Amino acid sequence: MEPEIPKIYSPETIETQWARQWVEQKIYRPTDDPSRPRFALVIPPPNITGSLHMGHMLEHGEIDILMRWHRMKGENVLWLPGTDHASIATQMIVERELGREALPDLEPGPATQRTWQHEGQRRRREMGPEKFIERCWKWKEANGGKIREQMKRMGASCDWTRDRFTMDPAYTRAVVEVFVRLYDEGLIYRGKYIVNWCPRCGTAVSDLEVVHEERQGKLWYIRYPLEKRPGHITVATTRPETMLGDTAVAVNPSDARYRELVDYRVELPLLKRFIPVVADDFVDPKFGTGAVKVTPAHDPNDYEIAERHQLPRIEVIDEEGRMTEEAGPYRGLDRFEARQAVVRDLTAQGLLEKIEDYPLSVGICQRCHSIVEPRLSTQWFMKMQPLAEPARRVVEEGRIQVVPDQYRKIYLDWMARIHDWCISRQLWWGHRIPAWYCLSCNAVMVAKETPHVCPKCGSGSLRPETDVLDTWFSSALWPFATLGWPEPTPDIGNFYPQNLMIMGFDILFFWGARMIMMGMKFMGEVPFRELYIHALVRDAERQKMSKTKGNVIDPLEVTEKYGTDAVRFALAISAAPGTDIVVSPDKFDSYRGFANKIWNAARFVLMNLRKLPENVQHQIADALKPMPGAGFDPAAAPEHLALADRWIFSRLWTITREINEALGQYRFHEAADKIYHFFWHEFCDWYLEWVKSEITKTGEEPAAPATWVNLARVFEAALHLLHPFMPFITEELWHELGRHPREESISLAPFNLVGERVADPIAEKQFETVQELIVALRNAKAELNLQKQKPSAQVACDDLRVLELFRAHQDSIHRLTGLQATNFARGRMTGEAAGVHHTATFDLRILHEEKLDPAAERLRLEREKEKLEQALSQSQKQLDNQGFVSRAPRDVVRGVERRHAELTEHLGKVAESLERLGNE
RNA sequence: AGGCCCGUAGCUCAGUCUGGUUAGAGCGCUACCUUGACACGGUAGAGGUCAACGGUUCGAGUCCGUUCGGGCCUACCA
Repeated sequence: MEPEIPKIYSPETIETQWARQWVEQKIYRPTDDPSRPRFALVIPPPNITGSLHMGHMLEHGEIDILMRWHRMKGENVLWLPGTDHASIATQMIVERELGREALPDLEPGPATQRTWQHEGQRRRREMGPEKFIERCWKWKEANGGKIREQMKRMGASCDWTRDRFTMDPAYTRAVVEVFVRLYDEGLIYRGKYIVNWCPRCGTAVSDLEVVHEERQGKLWYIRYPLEKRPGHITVATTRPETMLGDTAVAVNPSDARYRELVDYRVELPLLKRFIPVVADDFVDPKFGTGAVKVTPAHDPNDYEIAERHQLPRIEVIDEEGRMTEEAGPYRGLDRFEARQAVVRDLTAQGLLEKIEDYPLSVGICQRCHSIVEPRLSTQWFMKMQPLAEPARRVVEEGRIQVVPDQYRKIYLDWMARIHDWCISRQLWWGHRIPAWYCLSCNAVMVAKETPHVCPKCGSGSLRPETDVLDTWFSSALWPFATLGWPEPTPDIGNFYPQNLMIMGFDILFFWGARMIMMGMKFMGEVPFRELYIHALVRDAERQKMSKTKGNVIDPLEVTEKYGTDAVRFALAISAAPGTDIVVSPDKFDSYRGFANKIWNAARFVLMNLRKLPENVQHQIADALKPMPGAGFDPAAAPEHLALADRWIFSRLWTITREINEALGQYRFHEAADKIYHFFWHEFCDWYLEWVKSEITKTGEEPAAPATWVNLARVFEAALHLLHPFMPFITEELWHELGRHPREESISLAPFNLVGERVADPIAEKQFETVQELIVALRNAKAELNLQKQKPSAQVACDDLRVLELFRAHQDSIHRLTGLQATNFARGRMTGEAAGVHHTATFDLRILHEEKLDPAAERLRLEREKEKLEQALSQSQKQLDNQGFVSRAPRDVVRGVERRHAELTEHLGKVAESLERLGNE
């Protein structure tokens, strides 16, 4: 901070400086101290294709809050960072870039994106795998570190010396190891099955990569003529073009309408093939016509029917979504053109019975939004049941805690219904599947090292597999592969399992579930003990943020504008578990205001501190310096504590406890709210205002050092509590306030600075009573419109101890209310009733020139009386209720009784005043 | 088709798990205060049948059920 402290906090310079220093000094490496409990978390690795978005900002913000909190609690903390190669996403981006280089003059836009993609795909095939993969690496070097740099700027307290990438050589060894072991155990197999095929991407994708979308479709009713006899069976279909691959018509065996046709044949229109009618339980007699066309090569259900009835499988759609030779006259047509042609021809032949509107859910490729084609294809699969069972059990038994709890059930449901996972992709960028094929005997070899001869026939001509693995295969190993597995590294012993994993719900099955499976399989232990599912970030219209919708708030832009601390705080205070987060510039702005508030509180303290004689400043610094790790205990030196000190320490103690509790349960919003409220509305509004006159005293009679020490202690403690949420401003002010050397960091200091014996309910109660008086006086003054003046007042109170309390603090009361003098009297307020205000404990009146309108006064008191009567009748009702008195907990009953007594007292006074007013 | 979540102030949301005195916050609004930390501020206010109905309970925003409205996820019925 410069000698001239600016009035308005500007984060830019401060944030960039500290961000750089934290990384350079490597202060976020875990220690070697074995006595400390450790807290480890590996980052959900962002894709190298990405740049930071609000979701990352929230995720990293939440993680960082927890990491800093645990570190400050003295734990040995590891936050391991890294990135994911994102096989399919990266390949698409690099293709698009190739396309853009080839066609640089197009206007950017969605259509152009598609053109570039298409052109890029073509150019990729021209280049061949080797050159293309080289290109991907280049792209990774240039862009893959973007998020890392952004994270550093955001102050993420990662151990950057342990940064990992899913295609690091060591990581790749882990991937191969896992693949080979699973294959050897029969948990990975290769086979020809129906898979989700994206004709645009040219690869198989897993069930999870297919998103379902409701679309308005049609149900076409098609007549299949019976063989050698008149009549027909009508089938209903949403995809008429697939009829070209039909190999049967299926009906339910119990369906009387069709019973006699089972095992007969029908003629497949257009192709004039004859296909059998089979009976299968799968068919629902109530749907459509009760007869289903069976297309084994292009529908997973039909595939199963075909298995049961040994039907042939005819592929009529190829890998690019075009009709094959088998489609006869339709060969070469795109699948949707073929649909139109088929419908047209059926209509012409009078075989189309009717068309109905029918809403259907279509499978869309998660990456490119093309309609996915179920297609028969030879792929690699992972058997899920044996792997899923232990992974399901550890969650069910609570060895992994899922937070919030609602996600536990969703996880368990999903795990119970899990299907085998198609892990091979017809892509080039990724981990190549470690398999080879013998060209002479077709044997399949899976091995860690490249084989040179076929073990079966001894042939030396082997062809390596070209498919790569689904990205999520390698991510599933993240919790242990990042620690050096399969080598027996010390990190594995130290940091597996991790304490916590944080992720969004959207990747719970893609990633979370699979990490648990692989962890159990290869480490024999859960990968993490808790799994916290964070919220989704939405915009002001509750829309999910996405680039295609164009509603993204760029974190870099807003952090530049409002400061990282403000954005982090805004996200944290909005992050109630299990609910989505709506962000808007307004929110960031208001927490920028909070940063500014903190800044100005510090400015106030520092400006006055520096006016003190050097020796006093040193005295204060010395009192603060040996800040004991165990916490400061004001009860040890009560003689130095005024009422306000005791109150603020007690409050500090309370919120420290509450924040610890909230963070322990991932209730970020609660923790943030507590510190916000404490700092602004208790520390600034009351405590600073209270001690203001003391510490602004200059010249011969400066404030007692004790006042300063207490103030500095509370401020420092508040900075510590704030630090996990707002790392930058707290680091800066901590150095200024405590004169800490530059190389030290608040992030390595204790979180909790108050000791155990600080809760002081008596002080809290007394201070609250004084606050009550101050608010009442301000209120009365405001009602009379006397804000600009400094009138005097009268206060009357029955309770001698309260009265003494008021008298003892009358200077502060005057300053905080803007009153000149107050007459404090024992008893009740007598005499003229106009302008008298009552509470249960005291009466007050502002002295002023103007004559009050008795009618208005009566109205005021009558309204008050009415409110009191209402409240009183309610408490009366409760106390009259035998059930309540006998069954409610004693302190609740006592509370109502106390309130009832207060109301009675208050009401009595108001009624009395009203009466006197009537007599005037 | 099944499951989950949400409905609280003009707006955005806490509070519901664990029922208990007077339901909170931010933004916005009104009045006053340009007071030597901060006008990105302060003080004092206005604003709520807690979606509706029923139940459990001495007591329900909170627990249970039903309905209405909104959102999301999972699913192989052509």
